[in-house]
Amino acid sequence: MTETLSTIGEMCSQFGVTPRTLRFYESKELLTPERDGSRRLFTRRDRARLKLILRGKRFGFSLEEIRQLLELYEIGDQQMTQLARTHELAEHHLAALIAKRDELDLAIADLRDQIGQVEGLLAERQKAAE
Amino acid sequence: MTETLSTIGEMCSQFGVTPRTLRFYESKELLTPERDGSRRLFTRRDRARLKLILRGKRFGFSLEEIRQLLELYEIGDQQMTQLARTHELAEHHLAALIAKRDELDLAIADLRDQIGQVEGLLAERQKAAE
DNA sequence: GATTACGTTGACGTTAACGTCAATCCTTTT
DNA sequence: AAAAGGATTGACGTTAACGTCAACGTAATC
Repeated sequence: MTETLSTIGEMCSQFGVTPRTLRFYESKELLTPERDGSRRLFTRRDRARLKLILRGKRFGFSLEEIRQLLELYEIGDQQMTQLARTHELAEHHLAALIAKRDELDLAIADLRDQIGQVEGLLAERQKAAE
Repeated sequence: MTETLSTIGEMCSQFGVTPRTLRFYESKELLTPERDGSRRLFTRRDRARLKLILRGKRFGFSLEEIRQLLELYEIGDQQMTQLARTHELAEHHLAALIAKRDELDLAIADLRDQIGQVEGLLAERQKAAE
């Protein structure tokens, strides 16, 4: 397979982050780029993980939580003895995501109400001004 | 109407927060409790706002963003001249929420995949062990 | 060979969102 | 009246998640 390794600069422009951020994530063991001497080379795996990290952040998860969740995507080389635990963790996370979506749906409905009210007022003003 | 004012202690047990948190929110003008001498008395309005604040936090919004969003729920006494702006802000927020939900749906689907894979492996182990 | 571009490792600074602690003040209960 | 329960205002501390800056290395380019 084509190795497609990325320098830190390439990563930054592709994902809209700073070098400091990527080094910070490495220090927290969220990313584990290879090295060419001292220069970092980010792999396909790193890019996939960064995508998940940024997604997690948008949902309000902490980096530590995200680190846990990344384990789910690292099943290939896991020991069988940990599979059950992994499964449990995944189910837990799934439940959390679904709960979050349900609440989001609620929030969206609420906001739609508010907008309806505002539009009502705007329409009134229209009428009064003609 | 029944005035139902709450002390800080009541608020804390009802919402699962600390006094410090409520005072902090007041300092940021997210809450504006009345006073009985120096003691804070939280109104129905404060309770409604706190509910929205905590919801917002679960979605990963900052307190400053939440402060903006709370404006949407404060339309009654607004000037007409600000209505259009409010409307725009609301639409913007709605779009953000919907985008967030779409991404959440994606994340849920991804995770379901992962769980499917784990369950597959668990089933294999079952077979191999019989 | 000097400059420019891109990278590295410290190390200290910053912001948000509270935690924690001390000193003080009512108010009610013993 | 003494003690206990709940509240107040500072004020300093803490953690997460980076920002910022200095000093240095290496590689290509003018």
